[in-house]
Amino acid sequence: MLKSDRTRQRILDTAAQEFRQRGYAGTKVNDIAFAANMRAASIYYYFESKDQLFEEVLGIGLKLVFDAVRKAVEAAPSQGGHRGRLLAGIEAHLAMLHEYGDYSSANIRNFGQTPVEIQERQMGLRNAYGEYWRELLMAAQDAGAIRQEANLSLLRMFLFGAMNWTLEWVKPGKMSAAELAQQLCDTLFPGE
Amino acid sequence: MLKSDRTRQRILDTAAQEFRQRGYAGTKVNDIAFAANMRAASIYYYFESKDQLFEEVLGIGLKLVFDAVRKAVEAAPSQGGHRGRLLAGIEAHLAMLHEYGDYSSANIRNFGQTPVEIQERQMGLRNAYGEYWRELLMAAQDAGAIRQEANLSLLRMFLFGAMNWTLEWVKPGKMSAAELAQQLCDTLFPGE
DNA sequence: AATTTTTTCTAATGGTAGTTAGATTTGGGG
DNA sequence: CCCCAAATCTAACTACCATTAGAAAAAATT
Repeated sequence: MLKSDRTRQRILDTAAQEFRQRGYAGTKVNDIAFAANMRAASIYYYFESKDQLFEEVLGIGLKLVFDAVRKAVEAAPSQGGHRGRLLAGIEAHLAMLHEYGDYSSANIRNFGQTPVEIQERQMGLRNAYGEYWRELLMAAQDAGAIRQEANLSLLRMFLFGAMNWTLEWVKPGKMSAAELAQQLCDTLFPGE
Repeated sequence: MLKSDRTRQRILDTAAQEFRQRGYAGTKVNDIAFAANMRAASIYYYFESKDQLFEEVLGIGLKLVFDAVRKAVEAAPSQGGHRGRLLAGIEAHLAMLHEYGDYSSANIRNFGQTPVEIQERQMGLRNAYGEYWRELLMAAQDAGAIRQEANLSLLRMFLFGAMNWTLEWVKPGKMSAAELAQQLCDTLFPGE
């Protein structure tokens, strides 16, 4: 890996961390630079602007969580059935927020107050992610793992809410993503 | 109501709206002043600082939602039982976020990235609010409206997540707080 | 070792932002 | 109508912020 690639990655990593903690507007380029052991002006050697850096962090965050969920669901043991697949997806989503870097959590925490033009450029992937979960839930409902009368559109959003809000209250190290996922699954999909 | 009280109220109302939309760091004093039809410097006739204005908005938001939930629960018809009380509380919480001004939603959206000293000063009331819900859920569980094996601490946080995250996806006017509450209650407390 | 390229820095630009001081305008009271 | 108090404004202060241009340092190449 070239030195410039390593430096770029370091800037992205520290930017993700700062954006997750302080928010887009609350994070100054100087904050990122300081955490990355360089001067603010150096950031512009690698990134066009603060907006571009931010957009890249959000994009990576969304891609990472989508990839992780897909892989986990595909790898779920078949004897776990649809509920097992749901559990795997929930656990992967939570792990990406709490255990694997700051990109996905920075995305979740910041998207609501992101400049509209940046939001628009990631609606495609966001919608695809939502669609992925919709299909997961539909298959589970068809298989009887979710009550027939449940409104899946709302259930999906309530699920996102319950998962994403964990960023606001789960203390680092207190509960694993696996434990949280199990409990959330038991809460939303009691049965088995 | 004195003129100065009316003006102060107008500043608070517009500040709540701006803080809800743009976040604390993303909102400039000039944004608030512009929306309140005055100059930025005039704000300082009524408020010590931007921080003090922000803290007051958050405080009002927390108090309003707590008061609303308490009143709704107390007013819930007794034939609805514990589940009815839960439903009333959920509906009141959601109504405060979506239908009655911007204070509570500004609080919810901003608290995660609020200066620590401001956060600390409202932990007392926040904890009391959490405790109130804990008791509501315990009573419901004792009465059999919630499964005995459910972990109420986690259930309470998942409930907060599902409720609060509605700020990120519910379009204004699309669903009423009552409908959302009913669906959320059916999702988390199926039974009846 | 010298030269070239890459990376990082310094200094500066142009503008923004929170806040203060005093002036001005508006409103209320006598 | 005059005077005073309250409310709002203008101008300025002090500091901050994103970004650029060119210099300097570091690294790579010849």
